[in-house]
Amino acid sequence: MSQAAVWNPYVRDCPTRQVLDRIGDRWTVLVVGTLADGPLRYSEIAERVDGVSQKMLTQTLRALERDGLVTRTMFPQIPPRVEYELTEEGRSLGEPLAVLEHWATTHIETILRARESYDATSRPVGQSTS
Amino acid sequence: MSQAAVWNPYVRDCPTRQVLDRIGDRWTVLVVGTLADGPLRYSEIAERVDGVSQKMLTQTLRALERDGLVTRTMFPQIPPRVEYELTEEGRSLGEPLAVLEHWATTHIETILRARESYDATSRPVGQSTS
DNA sequence: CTGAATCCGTAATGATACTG
DNA sequence: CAGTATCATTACGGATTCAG
Repeated sequence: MSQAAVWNPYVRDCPTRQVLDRIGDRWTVLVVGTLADGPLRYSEIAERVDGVSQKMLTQTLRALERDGLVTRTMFPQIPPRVEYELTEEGRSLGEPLAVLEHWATTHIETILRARESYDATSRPVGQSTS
Repeated sequence: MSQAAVWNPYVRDCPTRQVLDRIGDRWTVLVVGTLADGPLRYSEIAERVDGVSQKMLTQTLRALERDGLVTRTMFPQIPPRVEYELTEEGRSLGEPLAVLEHWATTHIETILRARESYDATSRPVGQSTS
């Protein structure tokens, strides 16, 4: 029953927290998902990940590269061509994400309904009634 | 190979994104982990989740309650006593989190080393060198 | 094309003081 | 005890501009 010990300690810098800090942001998961099918160029990723700005895409890609989850290959051409590809480790991240995805899809309905009924009877979560 | 289709579309409000928005914040996972062993009072959670402020703890618990992942039981006493407990659905969240935790613990070393070597040869990710 | 650098508004978070 | 209210600070994200 003591399942807490599994994903454990309530410290800020435990592995799980660090990983969540990486994938918890708005773009990382989408970028990793886009790259799941194979290497892509910067502009190709940009057009597939709807709504991402250059800044955030570059930032996300850099962070993934830094963590060894994505490789960046530059082709010295004019115009320049840069390809990004998931590393073996990056691909392995697909498994936990798939599990999470499965949980999400099977529970989102219930969650949404819970929210509705909660909002119908209680106050908003983060605001005052003013 | 087309694993991307599993956790799928690059839209902002897909189930996975919504769930990540919930568990991606700094405290939710810690609170859920704390409650995994059984119901706790507000103050008991507060002292176990190191560093959480009253504001964030309340906010996190409200959000979890709103989503039907946690129940809030108030005992009309002086002084007041409030207990929080994971719902069945809340407990089921433990599985995907455990998978994520497993991935995190088995890869964090590699990631950390990748970061070191990256930082040693490249520029910082989010800053300028100035 | 692939970024880097900068500015700026908003949202998230934390510290603190106060209340039923 | 279990919150709420308020304020200060910071982090995040987007738009824009410039460059190799």
